[in-house]
Amino acid sequence: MFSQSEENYLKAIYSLEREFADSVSTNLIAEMLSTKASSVTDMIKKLAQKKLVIYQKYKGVKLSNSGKKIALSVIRKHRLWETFLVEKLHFNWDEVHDIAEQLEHIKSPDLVNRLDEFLEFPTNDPHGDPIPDKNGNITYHQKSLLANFKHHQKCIVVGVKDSSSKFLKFLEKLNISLGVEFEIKEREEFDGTLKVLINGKTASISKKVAENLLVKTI
Amino acid sequence: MFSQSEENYLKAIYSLEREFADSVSTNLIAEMLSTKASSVTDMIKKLAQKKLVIYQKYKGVKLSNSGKKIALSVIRKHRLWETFLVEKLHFNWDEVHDIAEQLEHIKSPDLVNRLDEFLEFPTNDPHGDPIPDKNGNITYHQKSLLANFKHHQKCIVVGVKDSSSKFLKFLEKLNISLGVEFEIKEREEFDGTLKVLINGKTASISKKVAENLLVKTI
DNA sequence: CATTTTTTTTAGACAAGTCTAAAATATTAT
DNA sequence: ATAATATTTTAGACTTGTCTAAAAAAAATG
Ligand SMILES: [Mn+2]
Ligand SMILES: [Mn+2]
Ligand SMILES: [Mn+2]
Ligand SMILES: [Mn+2]
Repeated sequence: MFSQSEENYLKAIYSLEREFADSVSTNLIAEMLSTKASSVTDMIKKLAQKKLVIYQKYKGVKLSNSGKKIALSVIRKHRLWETFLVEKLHFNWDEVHDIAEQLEHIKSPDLVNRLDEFLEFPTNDPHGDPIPDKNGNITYHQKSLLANFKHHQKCIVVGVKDSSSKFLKFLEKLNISLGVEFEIKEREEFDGTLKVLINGKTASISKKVAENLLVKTI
Repeated sequence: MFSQSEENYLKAIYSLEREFADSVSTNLIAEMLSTKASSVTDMIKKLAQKKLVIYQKYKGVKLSNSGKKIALSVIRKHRLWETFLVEKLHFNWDEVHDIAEQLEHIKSPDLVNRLDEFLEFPTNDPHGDPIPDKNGNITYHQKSLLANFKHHQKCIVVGVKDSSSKFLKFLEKLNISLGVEFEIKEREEFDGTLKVLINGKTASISKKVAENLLVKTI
């Protein structure tokens, strides 16, 4: 079995690989985990010895197949627990991440799969992120940043890029949540603000918000 | 906040105080936690510094009020999670202890109480043990070891002393579980075996089993 | 391409929690 | 009460994961 720390590194490397390059740098990992580059190097060496990552000095790191498998199983647990917390315990979507950070490290061959069944096999977590299945298969749907859209598109909110409590709370104030539909009416060229139509009412979405909202056209 | 290790020590001291004396010895704790006496001394010192236990060199240790409060909160979490695993995820009562040992350390001001509500405020865990309420109040009901009974008593199974998977699995083979009623017909003086009547059928319960079964007379 | 800057690694230290072996204290037996 | 035995504590070591400061390597700059 792997330590919480090892699991957190694998998870971090996984998402950095996805968001950026094939090979992930020491500093990027350090920043994501709020730790120091030297600590990252230490841990990377350990992970490389266990064949969970492929590592060449000064050349960055990438997950091996077994490393990716572990990362995905941790992500699966994280997202299933988040779903549980929201669906069953009625937490708000901005309250669950930190708790899931802890729950994702619970070790039990059975627990996750029973939880999955109890939740009736959800495909997405409360933030719209896809949940890997028990074999580690994960399906990424096409999601576009609202900021990249031009005029007169109808879209539906399917995810958030920033899933910090701060951002999520702000979205709520704007009455925006997963599944909300709206139409883009106009983009203000000066500051990138979008005028949109939500539930028949006009609203204004700042560029910063639009850069963190994932939508699908309808 | 306290580390998992600290919480485990407090929990161990709590149950040893209850089962044995007011003051708990180093060796007892070591045995309960499968660790060495020297490690226990080290940890006890740390707990004493944090005022969680009262400690005098060579004289054993006992929980302070704040130590007891923490122990009870961990026990509360353990038993609520066990209840969740059995009631909601349909685990068997012999499969949940080890998972709950992990879940009991999850830190969240809210989580336990929401779980409690979700489970509709259970008073006992799947092994019959009482669940402390959110203020740390716990009610111990009178439970007697079956081994201490004489003849012709009617009783109901309300708990187990040994809650290891091995014992619980064996009980199932004997069709004994929480809530089962039976009548003691005879005690064999030679080896302490009890002849009992369960659901109209005669059965035989060994002394060793009787010494780990908690019952209430009816 | 040589120099400066940035990134990464190494060296050495530290805290938490554990261990073994030895010393100190307490308990039990004679 | 003394000696033998058992329990508890101390001393010193080890592992994991972290840190700071310095060295090494890579990348950027002129
Ligand atoms: Mn999350
Ligand atoms: Mn999420
Ligand atoms: Mn248990
Ligand atoms: Mn229990």
